[in-house]
Amino acid sequence: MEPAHWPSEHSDALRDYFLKGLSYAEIGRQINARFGTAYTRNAVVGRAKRLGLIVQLRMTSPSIVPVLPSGACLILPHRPALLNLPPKSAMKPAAQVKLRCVGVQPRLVPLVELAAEDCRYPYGGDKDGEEITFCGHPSEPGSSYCTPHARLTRRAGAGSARVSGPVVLRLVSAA
DNA sequence: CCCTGATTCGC
DNA sequence: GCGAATCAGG
Repeated sequence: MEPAHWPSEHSDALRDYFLKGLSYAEIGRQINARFGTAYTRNAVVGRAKRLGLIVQLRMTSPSIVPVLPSGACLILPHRPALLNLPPKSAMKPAAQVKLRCVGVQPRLVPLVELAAEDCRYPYGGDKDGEEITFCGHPSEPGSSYCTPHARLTRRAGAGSARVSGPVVLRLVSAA
């Protein structure tokens, strides 16, 4: 691999998503989908930390607290506006998982024709201003996605190690 | 069971 | 510096 370091684009995307409040796993999926990379959430969190985005509270010894000696620090001169980061785990939506191959034939239903029970897995969203269409397959009850897409959003590689299992090939004696 | 965040450790 | 492995919590 040529770049052992993250391209600025990736880091920028990472920052954007991070500041946007997406979870690490989602950030990873977003970046992977957009750039065709394969970052894991570990990679994302690791990069984010090294990048300086993650601010960890330093738990110092209970006795020696670096806090100001006297109670001088009571009045805050000014409130640093609200550059606020909403608590990371406070939000969840807005995270559309990009698409990749899933082995299904999307009906590519336009938004206007999308039924309530149709799978809302977006197609064409990562391209350009092209109309976004959707998978349109019957989605599972309680989910916005059909079975294959719902699974795709969770774990891509899970199916890899899924070879041995319930399905056992039966050898049929050929005449 | 699934998911997530966060740290550690080897490369 | 990178990311997988690992730990820990929901």
